[in-house]
Amino acid sequence: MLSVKTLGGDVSPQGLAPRPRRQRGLVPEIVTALEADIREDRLQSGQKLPTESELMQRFEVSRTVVREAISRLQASGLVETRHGIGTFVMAPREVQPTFRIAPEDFATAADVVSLLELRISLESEAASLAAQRREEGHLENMAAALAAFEASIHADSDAVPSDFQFHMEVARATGNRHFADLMTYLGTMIIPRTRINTANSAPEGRLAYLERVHHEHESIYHAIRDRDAESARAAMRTHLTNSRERLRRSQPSDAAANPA
Amino acid sequence: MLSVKTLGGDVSPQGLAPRPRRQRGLVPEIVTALEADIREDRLQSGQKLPTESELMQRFEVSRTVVREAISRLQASGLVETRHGIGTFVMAPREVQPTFRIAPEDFATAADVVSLLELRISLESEAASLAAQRREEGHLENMAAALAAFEASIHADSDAVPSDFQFHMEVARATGNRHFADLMTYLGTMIIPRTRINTANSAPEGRLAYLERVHHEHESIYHAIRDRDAESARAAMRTHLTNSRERLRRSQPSDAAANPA
DNA sequence: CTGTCATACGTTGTCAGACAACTAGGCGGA
DNA sequence: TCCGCCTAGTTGTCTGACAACGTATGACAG
Repeated sequence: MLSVKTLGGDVSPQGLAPRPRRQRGLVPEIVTALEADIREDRLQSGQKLPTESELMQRFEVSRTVVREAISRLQASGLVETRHGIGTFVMAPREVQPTFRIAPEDFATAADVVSLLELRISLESEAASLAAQRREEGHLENMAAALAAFEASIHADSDAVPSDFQFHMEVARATGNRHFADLMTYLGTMIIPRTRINTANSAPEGRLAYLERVHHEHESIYHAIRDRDAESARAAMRTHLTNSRERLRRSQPSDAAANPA
Repeated sequence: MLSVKTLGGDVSPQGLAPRPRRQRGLVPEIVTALEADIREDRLQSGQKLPTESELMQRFEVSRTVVREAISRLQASGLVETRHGIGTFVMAPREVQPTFRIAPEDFATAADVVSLLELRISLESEAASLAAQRREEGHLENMAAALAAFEASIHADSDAVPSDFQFHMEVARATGNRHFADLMTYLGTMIIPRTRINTANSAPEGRLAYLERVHHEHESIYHAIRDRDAESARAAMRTHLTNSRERLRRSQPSDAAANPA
């Protein structure tokens, strides 16, 4: 009765010398142990892991702890429990690879240039496809985004959202989900940060800069409206290349110094 | 003693009329409820959620269930428990958005065409950049991939890996991590599936088809080697467009019917 | 001997109560 | 005023019990 109970305590009554480490509690230990068993294939996929009673004996803990540990493995998706049967190792849920851009990739101006190159690649093609496939609805949305952008220029409010919205609409007009998906992703990553750069790094002054951007947007819009694929591609490339060059000029050759 | 105990049972003794649904057990219900509380800001970030005793009363369950529910919220990273203090809502860990392509997106030939359009967009630009920036090491790797591809043509073995390796090396030669990252991702998604299509859908026969692909690869390689950006871009576009057209011909106009 | 059905058993799900371990805050003494 | 102790509140773990669920074993009928 009093044997194992003080496992987490300081002294065990008759020199039982329980497990040395009692750092984070008992549950995490068992979770770690079982995770290792699974990862290192001592418990293979589909296999039934020991019953709760067996685990109690093996780890010398109460059923409470065992159950809590298993509960966490369930939450992690590593195992699945079936009432009255047992707990089973799940198929190592297909490592769903994803494409991610780490926040660190915005540290230097050179990083942002890299991303702009990616956007040039994507969006110039997207503009071309959009010119071939756009429907009326797309055009209307683009026009709305352009209007909102122009409004926020003179209202001195934030122009980034409508800017992004325009690019987003071009991606949607391709009719190809993947372009829109990638843009959505890039947008969520980029938008929160651009807000700083654009305002500062424009040597020509905010107003002139935004008006030029607006003009470039209109060129893209007109080409798409006229179903002129090559012009649309060229206009989008020009638009983004301008941004890239502005960035390059603003911080010529640091990059390696990691100024941020 | 017998009041709530048969909550999961069939009949409650004296018409207690317990919660009607007993679908998934009690724990998931509480987890769901608390998740909703957090997501809808009834429990704000950093705030302490009710003690286990209070939750027992609120949900009319035992402490076991409450603890198990909280345990899962911990595993999900939604809350953090501090011994002796309480459980607190964690800062909504910055939703790390990712770009993903669902496996369902390979169902129809039209889906694969969509992906090829994305590749055209990416890789034609990548080829152009690679031509401008490639170093000797890149060229060597590309040459190696080409040799491996040619070898597997005549050995009648699987040519897909060296095919992908060539494209991958072009992406690396851009010097822009993001191109390589995206290609890596696309590769892991596409490769396992293409193995089927390529062999079948080639009307000209396997050998002729692979040799043509090899020839196209060589064109790309030569342009990159000669630092001819525009030729590289065009060669890559031709290469991928050919694949796309082959696919389109193989299944002309279904797509909308969603045949899968 | 074989097929079908009911019961027993093992396993997980939930309940209840108790004590240990930890932290914060109050209270008293220096 | 400041330091230290002590207490109350909360989470962590233990114990024992019963309910719910599925499987497997055994009995019984053919």
